[in-house]
Amino acid sequence: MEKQARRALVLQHAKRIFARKGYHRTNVADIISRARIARGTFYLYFENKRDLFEELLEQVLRELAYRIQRIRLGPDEPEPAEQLRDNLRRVVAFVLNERDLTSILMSHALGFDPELDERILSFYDRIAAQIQRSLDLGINMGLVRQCDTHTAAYCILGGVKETIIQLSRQTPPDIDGLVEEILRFGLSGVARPELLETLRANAMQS
Amino acid sequence: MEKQARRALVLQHAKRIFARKGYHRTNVADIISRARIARGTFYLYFENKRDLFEELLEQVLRELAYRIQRIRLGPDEPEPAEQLRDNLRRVVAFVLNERDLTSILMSHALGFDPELDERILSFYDRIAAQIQRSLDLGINMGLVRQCDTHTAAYCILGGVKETIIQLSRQTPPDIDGLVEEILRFGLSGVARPELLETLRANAMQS
Amino acid sequence: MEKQARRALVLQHAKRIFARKGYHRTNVADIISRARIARGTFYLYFENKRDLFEELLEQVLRELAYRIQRIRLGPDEPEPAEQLRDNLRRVVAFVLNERDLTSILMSHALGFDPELDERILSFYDRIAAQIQRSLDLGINMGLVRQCDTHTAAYCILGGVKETIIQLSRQTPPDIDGLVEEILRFGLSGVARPELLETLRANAMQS
Amino acid sequence: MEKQARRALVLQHAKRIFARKGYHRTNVADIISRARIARGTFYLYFENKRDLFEELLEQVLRELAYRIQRIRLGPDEPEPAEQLRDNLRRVVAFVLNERDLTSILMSHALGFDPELDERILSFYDRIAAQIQRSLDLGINMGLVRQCDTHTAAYCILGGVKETIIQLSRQTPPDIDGLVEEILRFGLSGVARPELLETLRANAMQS
DNA sequence: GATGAATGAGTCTTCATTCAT
DNA sequence: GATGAATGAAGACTCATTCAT
Repeated sequence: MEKQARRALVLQHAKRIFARKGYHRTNVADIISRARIARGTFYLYFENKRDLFEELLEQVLRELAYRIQRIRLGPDEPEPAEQLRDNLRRVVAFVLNERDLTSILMSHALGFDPELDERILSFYDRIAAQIQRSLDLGINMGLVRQCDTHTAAYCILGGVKETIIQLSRQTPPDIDGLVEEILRFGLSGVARPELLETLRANAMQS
Repeated sequence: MEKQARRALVLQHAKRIFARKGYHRTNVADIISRARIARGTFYLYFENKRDLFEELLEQVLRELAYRIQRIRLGPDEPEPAEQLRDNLRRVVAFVLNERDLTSILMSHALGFDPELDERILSFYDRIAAQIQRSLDLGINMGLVRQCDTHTAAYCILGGVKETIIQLSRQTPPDIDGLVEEILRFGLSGVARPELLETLRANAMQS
Repeated sequence: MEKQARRALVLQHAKRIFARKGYHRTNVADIISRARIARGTFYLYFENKRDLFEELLEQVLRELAYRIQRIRLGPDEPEPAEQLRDNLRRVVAFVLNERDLTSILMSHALGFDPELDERILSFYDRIAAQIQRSLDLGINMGLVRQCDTHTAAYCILGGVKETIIQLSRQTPPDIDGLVEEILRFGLSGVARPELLETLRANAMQS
Repeated sequence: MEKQARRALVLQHAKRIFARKGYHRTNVADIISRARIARGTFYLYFENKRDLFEELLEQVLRELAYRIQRIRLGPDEPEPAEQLRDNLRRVVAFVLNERDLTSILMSHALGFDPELDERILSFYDRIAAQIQRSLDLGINMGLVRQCDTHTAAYCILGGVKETIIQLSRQTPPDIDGLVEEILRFGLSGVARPELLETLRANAMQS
């Protein structure tokens, strides 16, 4: 497994450099000098520079997908809201632990080429679909209000993505508090509950 | 003004190509062949390739900023919620009209280099700050519930950004309906109002 | 036509270097330093190194084919043997004038890759077919003895090719004499005519 | 002798691959994967890639030289023409048995580098010299007509080489017949014997 | 102003060979 | 003897930018 270890080492270094400089401004020379391997050795472990980049991208997508679990119903399962909270906590923890991977996904992967774009967009689509299913379920259970769950799902996804971007810029002091705030925002929005009726009525008129 | 017209033409073509292929996969050759100008002429109008790209980026940021206006209070001003709705409508309309510019911002600008990244992030920061100010104002006016307006602002920003990404992929049939859904999501979240109390109580315990 | 002239210049230099060192031992660096052009300029005129090589190869094949004309019959045409002699003279003159091109064909082109091999072999096949047609014609006219014209054609081709190889190594003093000797060899072989009957009889028995 | 056997195995595989792809398009990786030996093992048996190639080349030259024997005179020896026939038969048989070796010599060896070129050309020179000696002898014995035996020797050599090239492309149905045709061509050329006088007379005039 | 030929630094990738195990 | 991971020199090609016309 010595081989795998060395390969992993190269991935570590490349991850860091890609995160800081992006794909195009990163040379193979940068990577091999950091990893202290010879040029040929690089191509022993990876087909080419792009291959290495893709592997890192796959890694983030896989790790994120793994941390976002669908809402499970059942007598022994935690409350849905609790499961949501756990998902969010796991994602936030991952982002804080793997800032470089996160940065690769959020800053450097989109717009790379049509193939990778497709992979990333369909990843987000899967997440959104999962959120939407949960919302639909919530409506059936009487937990979620009637709404366009498709739109709501992408709004939630967007909120989480934006939060991740901010997290990768700086660590907030109170992470649990942040998670609570996001959940509360998603659940009840920003309006004072008492006024919601009024607002809705106004919207009807316009 | 012949010169300005020709310059604008090049910008038009470049916009389209950058949107489709991104900065690095777009050659100066691509641009000049589309714009039907000579190689040297390109450098008569633009400092260099990056300069042209920056100009397009500035253009989107400027246009977007122009469409997002701060909430004004006063006897002759529309309701705050109405002003929000107008902002969102203007942004959505712009995105649909300028898909290429939007794509440049959303897919190809971030991760370009530290300087541009900074410009984009601070643009979003300004938007978020504006949202946050509006929320603070709302709290003072008794329209918005007590919450961490900083976090809420970024959630709202994220939701809008995600919506924009989805809009640039395909045009939805009912744009006004979409705007309403987003507003409603931001104002009242997804939970059934009747249950909010319960949820809040649970959250306190954990 | 300045452009064509410069291109031709590069071809000249490349021709010389390829002839001396072959394709693989010749770098683009060799060519551009001889031609005193920049690296990029090279790729302005040629797709790539191979492209340039192919062009030179096409050039030899074309020039040779042009110098080998089919035997024409008619009252105003020279004797067939005279036409043969003219073909051979033209080929020999070309080889002596274009030693480098000849060397490229004879020493460096075969075995390059399946595609070029095919082009060269089919060139020789066409020449052989032309010789064979002439021989068949000669039989009909009573000038050529009954024989397997296919085999004879390739023997003649081989003799000429070998002669070309030797010519490209060193110039013989008496070129016309050489041409005569080759013709005589092709026409009457090496055996003393008086003995041919005997030899043929012997062959029958074995 | 285990070592010699393994070495021979590598040579076998390399022969095949060199014949198909030539020296430059053949990697050491190709050879060792076919021969199922490790990379380092290759260099245990051969100095380097070129060394292996040279060895195969030497092999084909040696085998061919061995099959081309000089014309022996004497009461117990076969007729000279018979000895010629035997030489040709042996060469043809070898070529058909060792297509790969033949292909290496005919397609991939010339133009390799000055040293190998010299070795190959001097091999052919030796063959040509041997033919020329036989022709000179034949003139003395009254079997061969007066001619420039140097030129004739290279014509004969060329005819045989071309035949070999064609043989390596496809096996003809009647090999003995082919050998006879080549011999007859070399001995009596293509012209009808009755006309030779006339032709010669015409040539004198021009 | 407009042109486009020329430039050359920059980069990826290949592959024969070595050497520690 | 055998292995195969590691090496790094070598080489092809790209492309943003310049500048003489």
